[in-house]
Amino acid sequence: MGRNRATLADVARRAGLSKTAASMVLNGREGTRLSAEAHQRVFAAAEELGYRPNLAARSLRTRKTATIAFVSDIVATTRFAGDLIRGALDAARERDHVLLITETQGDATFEQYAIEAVLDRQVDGVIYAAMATRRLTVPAAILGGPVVLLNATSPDGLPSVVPDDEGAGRSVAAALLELGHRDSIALIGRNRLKEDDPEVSLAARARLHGIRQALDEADVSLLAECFCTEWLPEHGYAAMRGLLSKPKRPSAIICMNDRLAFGAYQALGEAGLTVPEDISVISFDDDPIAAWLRPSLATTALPHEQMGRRAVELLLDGGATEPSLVPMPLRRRRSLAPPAG
Amino acid sequence: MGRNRATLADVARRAGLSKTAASMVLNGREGTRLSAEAHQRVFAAAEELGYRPNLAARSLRTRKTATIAFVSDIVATTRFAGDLIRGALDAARERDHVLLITETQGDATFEQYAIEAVLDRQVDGVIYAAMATRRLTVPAAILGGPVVLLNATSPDGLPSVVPDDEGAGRSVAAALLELGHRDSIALIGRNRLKEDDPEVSLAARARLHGIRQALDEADVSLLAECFCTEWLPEHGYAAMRGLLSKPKRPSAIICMNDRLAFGAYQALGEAGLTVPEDISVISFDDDPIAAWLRPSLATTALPHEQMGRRAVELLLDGGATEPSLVPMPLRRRRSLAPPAG
DNA sequence: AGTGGTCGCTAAACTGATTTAGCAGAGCAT
DNA sequence: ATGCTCTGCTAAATCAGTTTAGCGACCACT
Repeated sequence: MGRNRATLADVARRAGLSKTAASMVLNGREGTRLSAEAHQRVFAAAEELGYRPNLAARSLRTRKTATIAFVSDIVATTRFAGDLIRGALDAARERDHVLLITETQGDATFEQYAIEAVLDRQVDGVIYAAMATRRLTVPAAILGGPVVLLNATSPDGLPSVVPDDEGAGRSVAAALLELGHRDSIALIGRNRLKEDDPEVSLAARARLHGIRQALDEADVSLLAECFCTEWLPEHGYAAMRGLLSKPKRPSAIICMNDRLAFGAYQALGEAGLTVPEDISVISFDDDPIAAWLRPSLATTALPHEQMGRRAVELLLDGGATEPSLVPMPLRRRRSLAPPAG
Repeated sequence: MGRNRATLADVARRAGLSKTAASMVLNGREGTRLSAEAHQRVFAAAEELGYRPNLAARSLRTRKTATIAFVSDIVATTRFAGDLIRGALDAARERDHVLLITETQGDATFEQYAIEAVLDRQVDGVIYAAMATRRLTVPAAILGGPVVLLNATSPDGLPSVVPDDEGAGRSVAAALLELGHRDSIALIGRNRLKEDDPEVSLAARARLHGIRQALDEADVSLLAECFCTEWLPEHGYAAMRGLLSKPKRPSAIICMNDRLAFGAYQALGEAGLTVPEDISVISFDDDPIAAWLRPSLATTALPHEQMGRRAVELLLDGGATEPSLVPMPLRRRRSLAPPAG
């Protein structure tokens, strides 16, 4: 790769100057007393030779690689990983940096390997990302340099970027209240494990908290709360069937994520009920299926791209130590209507 | 990052030997005449100091970086990108390499930038990936070193990895024939643009070809073929409604991808028909929604993880120049049954 | 004439590894 | 005593940049 590239020495020779002069000119050093003509000659020579500096050589001296490590637990399983990476990629490009990506798969050995691999390559900083918003402890090895946690917080008070799930909870509840839903709102997706163990999830607790807060303020209480062992469509389906078997039918459903809502839709369809005329549905995440459902599903979007971008900015520009909350925008779609009758 | 790491000189000093000796021992060079005791001392010193070589320094000399560039058009939009990357990541790790990821967003300026960025970092090779299987021409700049096309082919005869869409087409048709479906199989998702322009898609043509081939062999012909401008749920929905409005109802539907099938399910549900009792459905991609649908959707999986892995293997181990076809496994699920009556 | 300052530039050191060329000493044959 | 090979090791060059220290020429001033 990159055979016979012109070196700085080639440029200097062609410009009839020293490597020092060429280096200074190309780096735009202030305070050097090189003549305007020398500048010209160096630029011309570099241009003509198509000179590009060898970054390995440069970073050997400067200890800067213009490279950021993106270390995450799992890149593949969720559709969202791509957005996190893309946001980071964008911000990195704007700052002339590049991303070295590794995956730990939640395995200590892999993690060790991944971290050594990136440190050996002298990265300028590490973005340590989790695919589910949660609390974690970062390996000591990366604490030698800048670190930003992405979609995670840590007890060490490292800079971190997380979605504003609590705000999303408030938006969701507010959207229903606004339409006139009151005491017949049901919630699908309570989960003790997710709510109580911050190392499993921070989202569940925050969302619930936000919902409760908004409802309390309006002096409304939930009609029912369904617990689900996982947040998958089948659990949403089962929960919805459970709700429909009860005497009082809810006027609106809040699902803790879109997959649950997807399952709820299936149960509603089978029961011959229509969304939103019979029941409104709203949820969290803005998974692509949310827009594909019929009717399209109102939800609050996980701002993954924004978050990835913010992480890079925090890493390179430095920033606050308290967790940086990225707002989750409400996507108003067809699944919302005022309560029937 | 990586402040005060021990250098080779430190190790040599502690072992009471020269840098040369230390380097040779640590690299396990054959044919050196260093004593067993010298080996011991070097290993011990390296261990004690926690020595890790500075790869920037090493690659300056060796022109190897143990780093592969993964350049793709778009990482975020499809859920599959993650799998492609994960497969590549896995294979890279096994070979002690790491992935530098960049995205061109299909924009020539970004592409130029991305390629310069990775070449400046002296990567050992480039994986040039497309998110939709298609033919493309690779930028001349990367032809200086090893290149593998991923999910794409090129007119230049570069090594490439693509899914076996034609085989998938045959499997899909065979699965229906096997169940006894004959002349009332309909196809949703014909699309001239995708079929005729290899720079847009290679999948559409190959899938169609595979389906036709299997049906022809069984002397069966399609009941109907619906054209769709895009392969999104709404188009599948519309196509399915169209089919149901015709006098002869199909016994089985082949959709060109899962999103179309998702739309078709919606139309079937609205029409009060049940899958698979009234109509069987089968498709391509194995999007996560396929497993979540009720009933779960039979489909052929895009082997993205395998493909990513294969690309790295081809790049590092060298390999065939004809496109490397990765089989698409058939996922038999609940949406299949023998024709009614 | 001597001194000091500015201008325009360069030699050489330095980064941390790999690699080439070769040295000192031992053993052996002539 | 001389030459030869073999053993066990090292000095120095090299990769491609950045950075420090400083050199020679010219001018102004006392």
